[in-house]
Amino acid sequence: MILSKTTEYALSILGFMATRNRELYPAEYLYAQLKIPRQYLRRLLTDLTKKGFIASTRGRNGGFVFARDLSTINFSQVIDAMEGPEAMNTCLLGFAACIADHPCAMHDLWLEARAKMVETLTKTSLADLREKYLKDQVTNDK
Amino acid sequence: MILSKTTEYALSILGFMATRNRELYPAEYLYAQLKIPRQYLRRLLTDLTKKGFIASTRGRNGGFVFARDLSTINFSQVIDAMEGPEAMNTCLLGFAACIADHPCAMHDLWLEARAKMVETLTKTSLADLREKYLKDQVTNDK
DNA sequence: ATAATATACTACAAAAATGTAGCATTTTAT
DNA sequence: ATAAAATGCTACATTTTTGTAGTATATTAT
Repeated sequence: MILSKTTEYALSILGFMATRNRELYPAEYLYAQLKIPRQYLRRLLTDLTKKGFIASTRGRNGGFVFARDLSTINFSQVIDAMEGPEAMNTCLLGFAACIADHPCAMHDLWLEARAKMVETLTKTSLADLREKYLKDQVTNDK
Repeated sequence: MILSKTTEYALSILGFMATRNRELYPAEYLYAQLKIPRQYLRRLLTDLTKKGFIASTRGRNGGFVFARDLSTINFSQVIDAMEGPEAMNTCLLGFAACIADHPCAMHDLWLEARAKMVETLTKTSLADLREKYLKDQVTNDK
């Protein structure tokens, strides 16, 4: 499972915005591009605004823009914001077998495996994503 | 999020059974030990039986035993069986930004990060878990 | 001013995951 | 034979996640 649909949506939205060249992204435009259910998308955009990743302007010519530099937003931050910071921190074997006894045997291995994934997600910013995307595009168009 | 509660339960059950010295594990005993909701636990045990990890015997003196050698059951197999084989294989940025265009820029990084985790989960069997558990126990008791 | 085009909010609906209850069936000790 | 102790099964209940509808509010072009 790894990520909830909601978190995937959030990453999809931010990832899309980060790799295009618009200033402003109205919800309706994102809907047309991403096909995330319309009202759900709007709610997520409001959430992402409240969480400080993007900023909104209302009224005609309104829409969403990034609230801070792409280089300051990494994937772990987005995941933590959407799923809660504890989501990536539970023991693989759960409570019982782990806590009841002594730290579960799998704990170390699991921590290590997960740590590597989290590290990659932490060190990669939306700016990195954009850079990679643009480079790939040049290569493909050639 | 990473794993559903159901999958955590399954790993908890099998991990617990793998690290103790009983032959036979009746549901009621596992309930007492693991505190997984009683009826849900029973259902999971039936599922795990149908999926071939454990075998059941009914009637008095019945219960559950491993259906195959501990060394032939790894964590990936259990996760795949519980969540479906595709669960660990979706693109981080989801469909739209990824497929609509060209393979999404994040894809490679994501694949790599996840692959490491899956590798660890694949190469670790319940026999490894048991071994580690027993070793830790000796150390702790000293 | 007003209409058009945005986001914000609230309440509800549907689907999926998790949890519960109760009875049926099987086996074995007595 | 019968009671006890176990799994198997089905149907329902609750909770969480995901999705929908409609109205309120803000901004700007005309």
